[in-house]
Amino acid sequence: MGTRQEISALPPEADLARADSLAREIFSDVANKWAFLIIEFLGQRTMRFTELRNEVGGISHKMLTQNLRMLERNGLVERTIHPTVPPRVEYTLTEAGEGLRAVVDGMCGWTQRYLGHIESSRSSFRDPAG
Amino acid sequence: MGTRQEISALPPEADLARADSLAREIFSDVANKWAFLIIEFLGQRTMRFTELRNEVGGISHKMLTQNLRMLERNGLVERTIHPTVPPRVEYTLTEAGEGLRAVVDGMCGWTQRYLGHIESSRSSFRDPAG
DNA sequence: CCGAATCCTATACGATACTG
DNA sequence: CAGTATCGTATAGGATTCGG
Repeated sequence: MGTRQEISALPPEADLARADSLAREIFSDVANKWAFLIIEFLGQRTMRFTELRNEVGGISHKMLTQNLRMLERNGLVERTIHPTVPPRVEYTLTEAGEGLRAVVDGMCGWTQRYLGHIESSRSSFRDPAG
Repeated sequence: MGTRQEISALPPEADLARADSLAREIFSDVANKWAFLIIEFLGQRTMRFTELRNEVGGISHKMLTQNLRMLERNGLVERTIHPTVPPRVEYTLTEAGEGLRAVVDGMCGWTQRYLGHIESSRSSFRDPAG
């Protein structure tokens, strides 16, 4: 009992409330800036490494590699190696990755909608510490 | 021209594609583990500092303070100080914060739905580096 | 072209101690 | 109780170099 496979009547967010350790681990992995940007851009189409790097912009070679490995490990991204010279490696979202993409899209929409609010909140904010 | 206030016919995610620097900055601030967890739990109800710390779990005093300041600066969280002894400080989501909460809820749902997929992908994953 | 390894710096983060 | 400051360590992250 208490396994992931149980069918639960609780709302999705209750899982975090129950301090589910795997769910939290996934949050830690996936809820970060680079992962979100990668998911967002890969959602547009399959891309090669360098192409993706250019699209995301501002990400180092190393960070892109690390994040792609992490996303691959979690089954959100699939890596296809074409054994040509020079090698051609393509990255695609899996079904799970597409599901996350919907979430990221939601965040993009949210950002758009509240951009003005956030901007004005920032300019009027005074840190209590001074 | 080119300001935030323009009405755009493009889909929300196109903003990131245009490398909008403010939108990216917001992504960097908000798309992180602690911010998401805080938003998620604060969405359930208004809470005091220590109460929230217990709910989130595993977050240090310092990190909670830092993230709450950041969320306040961006107008996602409102801080109310009751001038009593000892001080009572309550945190609540703003309307923008509630909007983001919907996104985080979406991610909780996604996590639930793909937990099994992720778990099995993890166990079969072999790092190409060995 | 893609990726691993190395080196180095900046920041994240935790622990602790102090203030109103 | 809530917050700040300071210190120490760990990890994130960039630049570069080498290899398949």
